[in-house]
Amino acid sequence: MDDRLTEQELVRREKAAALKEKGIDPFGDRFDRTHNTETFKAAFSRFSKEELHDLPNPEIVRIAGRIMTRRIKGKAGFEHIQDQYGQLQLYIRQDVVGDEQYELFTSGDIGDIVAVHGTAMITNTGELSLKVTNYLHLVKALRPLPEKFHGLVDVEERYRRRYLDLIMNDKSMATFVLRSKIIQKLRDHLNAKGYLEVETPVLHPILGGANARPFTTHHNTLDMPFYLRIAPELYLKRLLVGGFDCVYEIGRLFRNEGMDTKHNPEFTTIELYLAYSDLEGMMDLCEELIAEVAQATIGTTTVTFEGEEIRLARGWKRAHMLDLIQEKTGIDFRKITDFEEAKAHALSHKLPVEKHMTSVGHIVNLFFENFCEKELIQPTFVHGYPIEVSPLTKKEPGDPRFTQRFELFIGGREYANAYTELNDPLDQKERFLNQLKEKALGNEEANEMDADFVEALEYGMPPAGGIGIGIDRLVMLLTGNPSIRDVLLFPTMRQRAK
RNA sequence: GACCCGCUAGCUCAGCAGGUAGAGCAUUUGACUUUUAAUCAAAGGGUCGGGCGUUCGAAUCGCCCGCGGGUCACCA
Repeated sequence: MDDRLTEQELVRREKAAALKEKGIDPFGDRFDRTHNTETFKAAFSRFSKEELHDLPNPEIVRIAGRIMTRRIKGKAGFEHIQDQYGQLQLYIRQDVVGDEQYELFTSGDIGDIVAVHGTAMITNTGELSLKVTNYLHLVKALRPLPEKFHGLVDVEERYRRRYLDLIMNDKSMATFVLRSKIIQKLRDHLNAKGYLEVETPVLHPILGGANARPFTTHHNTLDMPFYLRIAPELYLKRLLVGGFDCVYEIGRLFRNEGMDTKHNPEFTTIELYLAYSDLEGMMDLCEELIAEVAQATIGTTTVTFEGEEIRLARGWKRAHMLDLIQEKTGIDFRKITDFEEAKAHALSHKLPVEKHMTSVGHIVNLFFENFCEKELIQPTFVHGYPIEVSPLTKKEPGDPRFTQRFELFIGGREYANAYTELNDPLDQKERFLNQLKEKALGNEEANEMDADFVEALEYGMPPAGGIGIGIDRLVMLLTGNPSIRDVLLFPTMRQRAK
């Protein structure tokens, strides 16, 4: 802690001490409000200035909030207080509240939290305000707020001290309120369809469910290592074996990868499974879910993101990966079965072929990621993923080189990943063995063998569709924020030097 | 991890052919009973991100370090 106080901090500490001497707790207690700034405006904005002035029995309302601006003009003054919903102007007159309370008003500071009683009024400039009859101090702010006009601009400070960002930038507050509502609507929608929300372990003894580098930790009593989960998939599927019909989990995943405007080491997804469904079922559910959440939260299914108008209304494009690659490069991978031929195409397109890429499917995936993803602006389900990169997905019935998997792309970014779930334990075991081979060849993101999961499948998992949707990215899209850090309340930051 | 940019008062920013550090808001004091980026008058407030170097002299030039942002790479 910095123990050198600025002049302003000293003054505020002295003011706190002075309050205490008067018998007022500088960090006060409960105050029962009748209104917040929003309900106050809803209740009184229908009246004219004259009507409010002439009300025979004006309602005494009780409101609390943080002082954001002050204009003291001798024996009367104004200030705006703010709560989560907005601001409200207070009009305080010495001849109404009395000398003691007027002194509380004039000696208060921007940033303090106050509580008032009063009646609605409209000022000469037409602003619905509160004429204060009782002015109470609630909480002293020992530090000054950022400047009122520009607010808090410094990006680092906005992330490290998000509370100041929320106080000063109403756009930031709006983003996080919307984030909560988006998640709430996801829940509402699924709950209404009969899905059950479940919680599965965050500490995983075995790496699986996705391809990613993990965080590792250690449990002292068990004296064993754990991974922070990179995906909840294998646990949720065990629940399908157990008889759950449709489940979902909203929660944090952890991946020890790079950070940028689209990636944070911890991020939030919703993952859900529906027994007796398949990939088609997941496509229908996905577009229904996102279109309806958009409509319910931002009131439209058309959004502008990074200069592109994106239409989320249902009826999204569905495309086979091989067709997209052929469109962009002219190469028809349906006809290529020889790895060396595929590799030669990759090299002539300057694609980096890594050691663990040992079959055509790896090259197909490489082509798709490098030439197709960025072009998919309108919502597009891309299906036909190679089996090599889809170790948990059921094969295409007609062509075992590919799987019943899709990813959803919007604005050139992945938003969701879905499968017809692999429920054949013998096939699953083989896939795990292939993953182990890749791991041996240097693919750090390969799955580990999860024998316990295979055993669960041996008891029989119903045919099922499953999907995971990146919630942070969905929030970015619906709130128009191009950086993931602007939709995370407390984005991961390096510890600041003392 | 690489490259580019930034870091000056509580906040927002000037100052950078090197010559004792500035403004606005905020703070303090005074005036003001419908103001709203209130106004008017006066005052206080800084190890210029940290360190080393060049120099008679560094916020300014050089090197190293820290933190952040952007782009790229890996990934969702």
